[in-house]
Amino acid sequence: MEIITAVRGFKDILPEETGRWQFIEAKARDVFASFGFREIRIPILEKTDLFKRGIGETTDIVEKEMYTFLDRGEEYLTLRPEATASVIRAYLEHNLYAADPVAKLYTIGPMFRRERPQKGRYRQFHQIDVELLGLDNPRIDAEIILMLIHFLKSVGLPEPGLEINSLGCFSCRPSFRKAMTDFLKGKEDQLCGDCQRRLHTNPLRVFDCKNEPCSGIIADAPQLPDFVCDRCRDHFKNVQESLNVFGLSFMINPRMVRGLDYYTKTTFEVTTDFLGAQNAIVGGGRYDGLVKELGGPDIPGIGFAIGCERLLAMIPVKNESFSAKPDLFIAALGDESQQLAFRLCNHFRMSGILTEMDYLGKSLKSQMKRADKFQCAYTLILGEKELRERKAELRNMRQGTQETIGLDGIEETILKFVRAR
RNA sequence: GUGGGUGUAGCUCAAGUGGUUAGAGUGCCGGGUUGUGGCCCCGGAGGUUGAGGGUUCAAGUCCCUUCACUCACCCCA
Repeated sequence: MEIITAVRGFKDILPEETGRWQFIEAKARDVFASFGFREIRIPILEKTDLFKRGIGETTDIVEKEMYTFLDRGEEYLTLRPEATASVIRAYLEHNLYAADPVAKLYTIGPMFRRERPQKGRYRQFHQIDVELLGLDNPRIDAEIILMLIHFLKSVGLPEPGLEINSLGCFSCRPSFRKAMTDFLKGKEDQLCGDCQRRLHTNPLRVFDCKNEPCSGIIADAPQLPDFVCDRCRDHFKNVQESLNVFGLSFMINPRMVRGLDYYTKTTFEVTTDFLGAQNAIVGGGRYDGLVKELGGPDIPGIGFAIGCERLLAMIPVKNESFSAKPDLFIAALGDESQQLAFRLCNHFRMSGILTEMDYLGKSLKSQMKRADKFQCAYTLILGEKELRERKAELRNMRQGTQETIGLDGIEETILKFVRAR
């Protein structure tokens, strides 16, 4: 009989890795709470239209990467490819803006995109997602970036490389778009195949092309920052000044274009050189028109998403620092001793002492080996001989010393030893 | 969706131009100590060589198909 394997691009996170996951998740909750963010938990399945409207009909994500199915022949549902649209949907559905004009939210969970898997890219992957609704002050842009960098450093990412850009707003972006299409007019046939397609779907992306023919042509194309309106220019300048207040270093990347339609004004990425081609650990930006686009009031927003798999690939920590070692191993010989061991073992566990024992009736040597493998601090040896004398041996595994203790009040004795460590 | 690379024990890898019974390290189990871990020594279990077909006296090795993994393009976290 053949075993059934996991779906392509879907990964198991095994016990030896989950400690690291819990670590970054706990740090995120901790840091975000200090900045006044609260967790929101949202479904991973939404109506397909939510993503079509939120992310944009012509984006790659919506066009070819979504897991979409017809539910019982009634309506189209989609496994979420990102979290922002869902968070805003929940925000609108529950009128959160009525209770407080500002909402600071985060959520952690899996996303789904049907791409070809490669290093740092999976069909189910996890994001730590942060959204701030209701403020368009440029200081907020800087604040959210500050929080992000603070988080990344606190989980041990050595030098987060921050890149920022401004994509302009709905009033100034069209003028750049026009300048861009004018510039490319007559050059269409020199562009690569992908870019000829992009020309019609998303001309801004041509700008970001790394292929040889295009990058040469693009070299003296109009630059985005030269086209943004005065308000957007001021906003961007203000963001930079606010980042400087905290001494945050950043690079302005005028070519950074994001793949989701909803971004406006400030966008940012954290990238690394060590992840291969999928080098973005974090992507984010402002989306001042999105809430309205999704049927709500005209409320500005900004947010970012951290790729957990990519972040974890970058954090240089050993697994052992995340896995707890037992305080105590109970080695028992004989039925009567095993009965006592069973009682003590679970008693200690309920007192918060991480305790292990053997249930297979193995030799003492074999039980000792197991205690050693677990790197237990102490081993309690309960033999038939000891039991008759109402005694037991308590061995300090690190030092290799052991002493005889009485069975009466043994719980207290051991708690004292283990806690004194 | 398109291209390249790789599939041998749980894991990491060996097996000159095809040639006996596919090996090693590590891990696992046991013994050396009839009741004491680590270091050392000895033994054991564990493989349809990803799958299917073909060439050949003979295939882990060559050919075809297929699947999986992987890297890159595209795109993105």
